[in-house]
Amino acid sequence: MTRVTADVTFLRGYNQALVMAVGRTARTFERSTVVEATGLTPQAVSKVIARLAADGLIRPAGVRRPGIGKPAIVYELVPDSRYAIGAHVARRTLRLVLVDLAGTVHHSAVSPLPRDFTPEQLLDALSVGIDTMAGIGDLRSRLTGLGIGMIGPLDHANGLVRDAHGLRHWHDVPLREIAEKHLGLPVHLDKDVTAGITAEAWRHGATFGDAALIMVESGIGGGFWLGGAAHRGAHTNAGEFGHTVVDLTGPRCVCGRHGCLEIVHHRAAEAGDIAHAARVLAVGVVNLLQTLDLAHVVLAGADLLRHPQTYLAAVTEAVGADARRAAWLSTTVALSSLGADVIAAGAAMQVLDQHYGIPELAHSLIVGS
Amino acid sequence: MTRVTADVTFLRGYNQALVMAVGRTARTFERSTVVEATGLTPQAVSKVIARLAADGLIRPAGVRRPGIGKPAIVYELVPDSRYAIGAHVARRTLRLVLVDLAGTVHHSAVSPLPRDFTPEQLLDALSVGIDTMAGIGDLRSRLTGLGIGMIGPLDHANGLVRDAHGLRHWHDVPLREIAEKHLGLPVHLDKDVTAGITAEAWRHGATFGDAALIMVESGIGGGFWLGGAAHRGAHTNAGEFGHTVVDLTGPRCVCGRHGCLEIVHHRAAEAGDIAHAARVLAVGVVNLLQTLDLAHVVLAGADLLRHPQTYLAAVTEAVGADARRAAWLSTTVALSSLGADVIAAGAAMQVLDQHYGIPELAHSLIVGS
DNA sequence: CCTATTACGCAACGCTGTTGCTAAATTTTT
DNA sequence: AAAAATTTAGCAACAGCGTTGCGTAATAGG
Repeated sequence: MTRVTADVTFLRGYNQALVMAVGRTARTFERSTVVEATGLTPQAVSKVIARLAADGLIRPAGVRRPGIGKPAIVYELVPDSRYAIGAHVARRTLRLVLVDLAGTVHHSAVSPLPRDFTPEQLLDALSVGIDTMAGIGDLRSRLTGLGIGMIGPLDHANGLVRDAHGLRHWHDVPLREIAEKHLGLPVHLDKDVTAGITAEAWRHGATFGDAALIMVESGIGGGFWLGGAAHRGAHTNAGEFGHTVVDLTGPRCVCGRHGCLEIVHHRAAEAGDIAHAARVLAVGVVNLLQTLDLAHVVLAGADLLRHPQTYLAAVTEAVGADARRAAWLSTTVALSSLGADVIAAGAAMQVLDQHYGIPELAHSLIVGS
Repeated sequence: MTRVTADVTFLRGYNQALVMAVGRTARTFERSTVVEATGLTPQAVSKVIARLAADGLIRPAGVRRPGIGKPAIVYELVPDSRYAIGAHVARRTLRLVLVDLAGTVHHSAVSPLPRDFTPEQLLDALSVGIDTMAGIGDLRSRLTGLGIGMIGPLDHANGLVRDAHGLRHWHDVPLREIAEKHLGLPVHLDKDVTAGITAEAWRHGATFGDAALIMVESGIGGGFWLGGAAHRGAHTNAGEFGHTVVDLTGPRCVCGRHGCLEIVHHRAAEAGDIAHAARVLAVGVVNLLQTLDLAHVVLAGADLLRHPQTYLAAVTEAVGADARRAAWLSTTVALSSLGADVIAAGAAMQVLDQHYGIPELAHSLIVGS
C-alpha cells in the first residue's frame, strides 16, 4: 500500500493513477483534460493513456471537434473492467455488495449471521455470498479482491481483529490472513466507518476535501477523510466519536465517562424525542467542524436513516447557525448517497483504491540508533 | 510545496529528503543505516549522500569499525549549514527565534507590539528583529526564510490573514506577499497552533505519529499532526478546539454556543481552581483521543505553563484512567520541549521543512467538465 | 602473507517523463 | 478546388533517476 522508497516504478503508478482519477471524476475526458489537471506534458499523457488502454481500464469513446484543428480523441473509464466485493460485518448481519471500477454498486445482498458468530461461520457466509456474486457475469477474473468493513477495535495494518465489540469469539483474530487463505482473494480489513467515508471520497473523486462520515447505528461512530486519505489514527482506533463528552454532568456511559454524546443521544431517542436526539448529534458534529474544519459531513447509519430528514435538518441548521461560520467557511451536509450500502461499498472501494487509486508514500521511517 | 505531477526530479528530492530525515532523527548515521530505513539500494544511497555532502548539508564524521571488514563512513547532519527565523505574532508581543537545520533554537527574543498594531508596524518590528539575528554570525546567506505563526483565521495556502481575532487592522491582509517584498525573504504563514505541532514533529523526526498540541493561552487551541503532515482543514481553520461543547447546560460562550471547553475552563481558572480547570481540559483531550486516536499529546501555552505539573498530571491521569484504553492503546502526554518558543520555532521549522523535509504529492486535482 | 569479510563506487542498463520535431486531420481562407 | 492555419497525435532522441553487475579498498583472523 504505502511504500518508503520512490523509484521510477512509483512514478509510473502514480501518474497512471492521476489519469484514472480524472477518469473517475469526469465521465469522459481527453488528452488535454489530463494535461490541464495534472501538469504532465501531452506526450507523457499519451504514453500513460496508451498503457491504461492496453490494460482495458480506459477506452476511446469517439472524438471531439472543437472547431478548427484535428479532432481530439475522447476517452472514458471502462467501469466493468474491474470489480471488487465489499462486506459489511455487523453484529447480526452480513451485507455484501459488488462494486465496479467507477464506484457503482451492482448488487447488494443482506444475510443474517448467527448470534455470537465465530470466524469460521463468517468465512463460510462470505464464501457462499462471494461465489454467488462472482458467478453472476463470470467476473472472477476481473475481481480484484474483498474488502471487509467491521466493528472494531481492530488493527488495519496487520489485518487483525482485536476485540470486536459485543462479539465473544473475536479476540486477536488474524482475519485478513485466514480470509485470504480461505477465499483465495486479496482481502482488505478496516473499521466500518473508515470504509464508509472511503466510499464517499472515492465516488466524489479526487477533488473531495476533508470530510467525516457520521454513523448512528447501535452506537455513534465517525469516519474521517483528511488530507486526501482515510484517517485511522495511531492504533486504527479513530472514530470513537460517540464517546466524546458533551455534557459534563450527564449520565454515566458504558465507557465509564459521564455525558458522552452516545448516551445523551440514546436517552433522547429512547424517550421518543428524535428531534432532540438529532440536535444533540448536531452539537457533536459542530464540535468536529471546530476541531477539524471539514468541507463535507455525510450522515449515515440505520438508526439515523430511519429519520433522515430530521437529522439532516438539525445538522444543517446547527452547521449554518454556528455564529463563528463566516462566508468563506463553507461545509456541505448530506445524507450518504449510498444509503445502507455505504460501509460495504466503501470496503470494496478500498480494494479498488489499493490497485487503481493514487499511491501514497510512507511518512514515517524506522531509524535504528 | 505540494505538486501534482511526479517526475524524476521529484524522485531526487524525495529520496534526498528521506536521507535528511534519517540525519535529523539519528545523531549520526552511515550508509547501511539509510539502506535499512528506506529500502534504497546501497548504490543509490551513495549517490544521494554524495549530493547532500556536496551541498554541505551533511558531512563525514569519522568511521565505524564493526570488527571485520572495511570500516563504514559515518555521516552527520551539519546543523549550521542552514537556518530559518520563526516569528510568533501574538496580540501584544512578537517573539523571534533563530533555528538551525537540526531544529535547535539558537536565539530567542521577545519584543512588545503596539496595541492594535498595523501590518506596517509588524513588518517594521520583523525587519529590525531579523537584521539583528541574521547579523549575529553573518548567516544571511544560509537563511532559508521566515516562518510566521499567528492567530487566525487565516488562509495558509495563499498567505492571507483573514480576520485575526482581536486585531482591528487585520482584515484580508496578504501578509506573505507584503512580507516577502518588505523583507526580501521567502515567508511562510500559518496558524500558531499548527506551527507549534510542526515543531514537535520536526524535532522528534520521521517516526513521530499522529499528535496534537494543546495550547492554553488567551483561549484554547489545538494543532494537529496527522498522517505525517500538519492538518489545517478545508479552510485553514482546524484547531478551534476550545469551542467544542463539553457541557450542554454550561454558560454561554463568546462564540454563541453553550458550555464550550474554553468558557468552562476559563470559569474554573478564574475561580482559582486550577486543578479543576486542568481536569476540564483533560476531558477535552480525551475527547480528541477518542475521535482521532493520537499517539502523542503535547501541552503548551503561557496560561498552561504557569501550572505545568498540575495540567500534566490531570491530562496524564485522564488519558490513563479512561476505561476504554487497552494495553495496545498507548498515548504519550508531555509538556512542550520548547516551552514558550514552540510556536515561533515551529514556524521556522516549517520553512526548513519546505526545503529539506519530505515533499508531498497533491491529493486533489482540478478536473474540468 | 593469504583469505574472508565488509564497505564503497564505477559503468552499463532499464525505465521514467521531457524535448524537438514530423505527420495527420480538420476548418478557414484564398 | 487548392493553400494556409490550427489543433492533435506520436515517433525519436535525450537527461536523469534508481538498479544491477562487478571490481576495488580496507580491515581482522588464520
